Amino acid sequence: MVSLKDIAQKCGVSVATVSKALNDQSDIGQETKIKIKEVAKEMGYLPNLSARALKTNRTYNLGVLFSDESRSGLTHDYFVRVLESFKVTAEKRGYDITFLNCNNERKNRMSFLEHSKYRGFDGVVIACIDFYTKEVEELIQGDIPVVTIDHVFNNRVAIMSDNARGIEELLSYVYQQGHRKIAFIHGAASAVTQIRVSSFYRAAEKLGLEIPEEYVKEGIYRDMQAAGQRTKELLSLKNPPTCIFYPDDYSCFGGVNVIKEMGLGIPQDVSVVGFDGIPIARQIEPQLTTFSQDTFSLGKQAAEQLIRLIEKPKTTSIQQIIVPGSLFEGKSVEKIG
Amino acid sequence: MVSLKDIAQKCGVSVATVSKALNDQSDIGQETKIKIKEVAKEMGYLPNLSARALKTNRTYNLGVLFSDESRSGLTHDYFVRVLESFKVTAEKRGYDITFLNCNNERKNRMSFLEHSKYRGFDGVVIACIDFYTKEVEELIQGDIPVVTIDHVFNNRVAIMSDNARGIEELLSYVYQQGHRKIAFIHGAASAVTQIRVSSFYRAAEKLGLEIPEEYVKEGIYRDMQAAGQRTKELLSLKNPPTCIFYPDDYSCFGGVNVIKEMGLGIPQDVSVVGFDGIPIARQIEPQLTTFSQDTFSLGKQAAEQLIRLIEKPKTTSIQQIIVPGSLFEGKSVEKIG
DNA sequence: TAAAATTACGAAAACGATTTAGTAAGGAGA
DNA sequence: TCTCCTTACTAAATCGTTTTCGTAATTTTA
Repeated sequence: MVSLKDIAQKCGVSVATVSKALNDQSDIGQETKIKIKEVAKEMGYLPNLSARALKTNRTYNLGVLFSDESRSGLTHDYFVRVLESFKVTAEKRGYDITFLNCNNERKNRMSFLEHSKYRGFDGVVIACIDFYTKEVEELIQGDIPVVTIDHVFNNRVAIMSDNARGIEELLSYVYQQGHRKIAFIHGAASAVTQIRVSSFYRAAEKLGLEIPEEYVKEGIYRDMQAAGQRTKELLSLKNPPTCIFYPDDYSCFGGVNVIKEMGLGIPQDVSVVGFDGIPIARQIEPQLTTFSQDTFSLGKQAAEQLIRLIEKPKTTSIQQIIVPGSLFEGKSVEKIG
Repeated sequence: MVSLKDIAQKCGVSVATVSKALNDQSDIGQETKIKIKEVAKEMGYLPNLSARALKTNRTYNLGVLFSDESRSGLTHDYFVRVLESFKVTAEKRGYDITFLNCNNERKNRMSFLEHSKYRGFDGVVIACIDFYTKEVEELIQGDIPVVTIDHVFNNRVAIMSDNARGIEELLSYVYQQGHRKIAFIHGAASAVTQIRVSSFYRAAEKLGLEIPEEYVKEGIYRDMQAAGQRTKELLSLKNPPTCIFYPDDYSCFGGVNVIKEMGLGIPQDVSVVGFDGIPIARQIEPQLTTFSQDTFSLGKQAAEQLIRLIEKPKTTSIQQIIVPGSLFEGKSVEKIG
């Protein structure tokens, strides 16, 4: 590998001069700078990141904490798209992406914070994970720049969809389609869940809608079985709902399967509504009516905020960034009445 | 951050001694070693990877080239599972995973090989990408350890499913179910496609099956629309097939949609067969009959081979590793005759 | 014209680890 | 007692950058 030294030799200048020239520092003459850059390119010079990091404490590498307790975050259609967008944005800015080690099985495993320090991440993005653990807490309290997606810590920048708005729009849409008996299977307790549930009740109230207690049930995010089970329960009520909200598109599929098994048609007999707007939900029968989260913008914002936090910590305020989404009108909600 | 120096000071020994003790080198006394390790732990010492890498040229970081031309490799259900398994295996062995930069938009973008050298990857895994490009070629010819998934280069270790076997098993299964008019929509030209197509013909011959030329059509991997289009063509033949093979599960969904639109039932009127065995194919109606690739094993093998190549280059031979898969009997193939 | 300021460059230290080539102390063998 | 091994440790070089502090040469100012 060619190093600064080689370039310096070839140009007849010192290593310091080469370093400064390549970094566009001010105290280098125009001609020298141009010459050095030419030679560097010609020799195929690539900076040695390790050496640079050793000196500057900057790795241009961002850590990604992106797994949930059960399975990999990678198989999570929604988050994977956020990650993709995050990655593209970061790469444009000269950063690479490395996963934080979530592998619990290893003995002597490092904590998230330890791993981040060991790897020298300039910053970390946290998403799609159980936020209520000691390790995440330690990372949040640590001194590495962090942004979170879909969760708010009071001392950290957070990015999230406008969940409240999403639920509200879905509900008023369904209401406009004539539905009055609307059930909500929501995900397990979390900040996002809380926002959605409270928004559901608020919006219902605004519409003058009565929501019987047994219409609101706790399911599990991305769990088709749980969703199926709750669906059965809802449909066997003496006064069953005509429309069911699900925690997300994926679990909505679980509901769909059960409804079909019961010999009922969607949307003629039961209407269903998802959340997230994952691509496959548009492609498979029945096309889901859902709230599309703007995964592109979420990922992009997360990367931009994190990089800003790294590069201009002074000018960056701790804030929540709410990203708008949009209702997608599929074919899973019947117009009635 | 605490460094070797700090530990040395506290223990009253030299930096060299501490380094050797922590690396379990032989010429350190038992007591000293134990003492040093204790102190290191107590002080919360974490080795500085950059410094180590600078000296040893080892980063314990693996590059992942995992994107296709159109969209991110991350949204690719099959590969994402391979990646997940790769990641877990690598992490167990002390390696982290970083994506190679696929972002074409940047000016001054580095090539894959340049990026790999810049980042100092100990090795790179290539998958899910257009293998026939200058850049991939450059990487393959470079001096960094590489394994490929689902593609064979003659000088590199390759991991792939037993595609030939897969097609053969699917075909004989379908044959046993009584089908004789079997069509095959295959993916775009590639090593894997070639294996599958030739296996299809070979297996058909073995079964004494006649495959009309118009029954074998080129589609596009993971493209529901292309699959739908081909499906229409096949079903409007004067002598249409009773069963259609698709390039993968995802495009099979595209076929399913078209078939349903035409008012035909699956599997009563037309049978369909996927490939890959992605989880959602088991969860959505109709449950697909498909060939499950062992994504867990594929990823694990890839990681193990790559690490072996890095750590014991001498004892590792360049080979192709074929991973068995298994037929999954869903409900998309009708028993007839 | 002398002093001051500016420009363009270089020497050398530093970052934190690994590794080579020692060396002192102690024990074994003659 | 003297030599020769071991054993257990250290000094110092090194990896490739960045950065601070000089300094010589040139230009500007008084």
